[in-house]
Amino acid sequence: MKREEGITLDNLTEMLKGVLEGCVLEIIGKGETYGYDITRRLNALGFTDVVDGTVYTILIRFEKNGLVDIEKKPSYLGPPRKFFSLNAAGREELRKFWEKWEFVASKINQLYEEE
Amino acid sequence: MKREEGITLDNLTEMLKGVLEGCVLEIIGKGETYGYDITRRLNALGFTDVVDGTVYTILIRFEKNGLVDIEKKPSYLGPPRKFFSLNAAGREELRKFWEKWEFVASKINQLYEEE
DNA sequence: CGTACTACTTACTACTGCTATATAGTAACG
DNA sequence: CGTTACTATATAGCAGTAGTAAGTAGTACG
Repeated sequence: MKREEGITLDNLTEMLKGVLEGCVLEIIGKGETYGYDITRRLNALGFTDVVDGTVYTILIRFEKNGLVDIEKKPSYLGPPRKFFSLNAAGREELRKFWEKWEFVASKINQLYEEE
Repeated sequence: MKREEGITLDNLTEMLKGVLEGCVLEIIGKGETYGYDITRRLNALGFTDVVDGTVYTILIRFEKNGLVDIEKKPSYLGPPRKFFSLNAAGREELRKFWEKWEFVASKINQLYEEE
């Protein structure tokens, strides 16, 4: 009762390891936001199977590793929201993520194009 | 005493999850080959930290999941080699891998290019 | 007052790549 | 013939991340 995206891409799980975290970092980098909203944006992007629980564990990891600043604000739609924004360490981590992504992606594509 | 590739990309580990397996599948798909050779090809491609142990666990998984045909051949350079080649299931798995890669890579790049 | 949507929390599981170590065949060198 | 070096496979145990599942709680609306 989910996943009606045309093609059924089953089990992206393993391929998302390492990159999902970077995606969340990038989304926060675009402007302060909160967990529930991040989940919905990932779903809208095409990662329809990503749920709250997954995102929250990533956010808690960011907090533990000191990559984000946190501010709690009330919401008129439900419980108070925890807004996350990148600090200097977070921005540096994001930069390194894209550097790694560029490297890996280029190598994979090179392998694909070789004959 | 390793890793003199210009930039130091530390800890690609997590980002390789899910894709390293696909790379090995692709390498075998290009023509039958054996573990030690696969490792050296991955190193030559740029994944300099990938070692034998990692590749062998992937190969054993392929065998267990019935994705490969195996043939043992003597070598004049050392112990006999176990040559792997893709069977029908392996080729199908490889196809699915590239489908997933294309999907994920396009979404990640989309996220990067958004403002 | 029950349902629906918003929003966060947390304990547990599964999978994959990494580390480390062991074993062994061939060959060259002194 | 013992040592070193390169080739080659095997495997037990660890670490880290994403997924699962279940729970708590606030607001709104009929």
